[in-house]
Amino acid sequence: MASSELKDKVYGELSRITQAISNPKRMELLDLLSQKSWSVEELAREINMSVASTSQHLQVLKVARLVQARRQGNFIFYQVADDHVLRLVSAVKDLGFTRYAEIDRVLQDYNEESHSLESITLEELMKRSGKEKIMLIDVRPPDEYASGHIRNAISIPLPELKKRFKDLPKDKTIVAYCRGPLCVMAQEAVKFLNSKKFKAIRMEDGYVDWKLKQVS
Amino acid sequence: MASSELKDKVYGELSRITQAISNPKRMELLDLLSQKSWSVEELAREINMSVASTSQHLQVLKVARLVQARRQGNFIFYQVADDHVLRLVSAVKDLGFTRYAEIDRVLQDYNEESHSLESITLEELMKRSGKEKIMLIDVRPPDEYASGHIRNAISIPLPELKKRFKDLPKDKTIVAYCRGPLCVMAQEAVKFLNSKKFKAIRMEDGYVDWKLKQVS
DNA sequence: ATTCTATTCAATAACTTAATTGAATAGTTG
DNA sequence: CAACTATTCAATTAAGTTATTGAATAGAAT
Repeated sequence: MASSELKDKVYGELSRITQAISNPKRMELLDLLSQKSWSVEELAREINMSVASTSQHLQVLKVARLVQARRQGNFIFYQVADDHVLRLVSAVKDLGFTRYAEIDRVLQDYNEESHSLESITLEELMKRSGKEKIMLIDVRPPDEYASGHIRNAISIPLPELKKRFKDLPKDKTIVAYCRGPLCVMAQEAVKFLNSKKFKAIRMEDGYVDWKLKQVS
Repeated sequence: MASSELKDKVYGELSRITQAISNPKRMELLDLLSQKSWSVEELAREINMSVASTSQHLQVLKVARLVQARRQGNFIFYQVADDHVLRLVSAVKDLGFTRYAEIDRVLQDYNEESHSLESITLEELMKRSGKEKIMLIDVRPPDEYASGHIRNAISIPLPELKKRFKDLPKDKTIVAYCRGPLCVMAQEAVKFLNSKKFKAIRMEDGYVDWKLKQVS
């Protein structure tokens, strides 16, 4: 085989990956799958698409070996294949968020308040949690917490916050996180807690960001 | 704007990136551009494609803001926009190499000897260079060395090795690197040096891998 | 065994992407 | 400023991608 054929073969294989993530709906699927396993039906509802189309997109991701399927009862649950996939999705999002002012503008328009809320990054959290009293709460749905969460975070799903906020300490800073910057749950939690005179701040990074920092 | 429109907008923007890298030739271009700036003509020759087609691919990458163009004399030189792009390309390659046995097989078929050569990783190099006497040589063309190289590496382009090998020390381990695992230059260098009774080994990681480890 | 249900498959039509060609352009060089 | 040259543009054709629909399937549940 000539050298150019060799290169074509290699980049052809690599483009099986990039081809698979080239579609907006498939990026959305991968982003959802980064949090937990989902059935096809759930995913279809979440991304606003017919079950058949969703299934086809999942097939594409499966053939590229970015996701895996397993049956559980009547349902088939999909999940990301491994951390390399998380890293790839994360690299795309990092690039996108730093690059495209459009995304930020869209998000800001959607929720003016969100940007006025105090927020910290994962790194700041790490530093500060050594020095001061901080309580980290994960406000995502319980199944997502169960399938992985930041160490020492406790689960208080957003809908439960109104019942459980009284148990929270007033002398600690409460840091709330959810799926990531695109998710509004942590923001809602912080607004609510602040209205109840807690010292609450948001962290935009999510579990996946934390997880990826652990290994390296 | 409804929440679903918002999401569509966000993932639509992200897919401008993934769409741009979805093509094998464009992946190859990005990989080349990771090493240094290239003119359209040079790139066209390297990827075996007409200048017009190459230019069109570069336009796509430029619109997605993955690369930048600047004029220099009669030529227009392209370069990657920033480190986020390097990280993205690197994430794709990492995933590809670990995932697709096909790639490895293709490479192995192409050069049986390459896999029998002793080689080390970047991390091993870092560790060992504290303890033993190691000389690191960069065997890429001089312009690539000039546009960035691993700290403390000295430049000995492969074609010059036959003239200059006599100046190399026999009491140190010589580690040679080039563009990365797909590149054969370091391998050639190691084979040559070993035949001259030097203790030479290859490192498959390249400058880009090193650079990306510096920041994080 | 039969029913039920989540998922997948197949066919289609609208749309997008890609390589090729030859012409146009913009900017440098003499 | 005229000639030159690297790059880009535009038009075309072929190939690939996507959403939609309705039918098929595979496996679990009863």
